[in-house]
Amino acid sequence: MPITIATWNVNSVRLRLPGVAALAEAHAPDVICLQEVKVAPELFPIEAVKALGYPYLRLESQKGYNGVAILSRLPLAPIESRQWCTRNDCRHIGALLPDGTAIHNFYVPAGGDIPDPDENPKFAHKLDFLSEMAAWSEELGSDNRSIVVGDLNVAPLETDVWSHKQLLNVVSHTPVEVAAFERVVAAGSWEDAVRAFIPPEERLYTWWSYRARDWSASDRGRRLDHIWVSPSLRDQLRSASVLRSARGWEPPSDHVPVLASLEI
DNA sequence: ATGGTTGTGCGACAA
Repeated sequence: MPITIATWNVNSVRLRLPGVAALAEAHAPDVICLQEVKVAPELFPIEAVKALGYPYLRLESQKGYNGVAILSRLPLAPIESRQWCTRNDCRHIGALLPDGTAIHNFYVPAGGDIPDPDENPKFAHKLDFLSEMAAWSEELGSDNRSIVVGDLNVAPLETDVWSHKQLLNVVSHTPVEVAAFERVVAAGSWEDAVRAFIPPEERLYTWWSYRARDWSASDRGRRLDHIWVSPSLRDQLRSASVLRSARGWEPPSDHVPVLASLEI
């Protein structure tokens, strides 16, 4: 059965409902994973997403900050949430598809402005979170079918940022973060579903700052949003894409949806 | 170097 999975940091699900509808209409993903839903769980627009054709929901959210959700056309079985960095800050949610494939949706801490864990506790939290993801990936093992998606807040490749040199000391592309990110990838033998179709030589971004006068003209983007699959799903991948045009939707998120299709 | 914008929710704080 072919299945399409989308991941999108919406920066408020309530403001981005028209965008979620546009995504559903244009690409008909079977599963939509959202980050930064920024809403108290009781205020999540459940009926609106049901009306878009997504009757199954897994939600881990709180008022104001963070929050992740999985919307699905297919039934979802819950995967027990665990604690990350001894906090309950709604950065991960998991679900099982009917065939047993696990989907894990992450919102990795952004890390603040100063790329020094001693000076900046937010950066320390980000590195700790990535370390825990590596340990978790190891525990998960590689003989099950798993998919990791989300806003991982790291742009690992030189072509994942508009200027490798100018971003070497900017949080999201520092060598220490990229190394931590690569340890997660190695621990789970994760396959980068997007780079499997869009060659690493090609520049590719999923986020453009709100602060640019003209995001498209300056095009100073970063690839912060990712879809990974376990080795057992590598040969099942069929396509992947980044919905750059969504950055122009009104009102825009600063992130755009990333999609992957596979045969499960 | 600095400042630029958006979101939550109504004051900062996070990104």
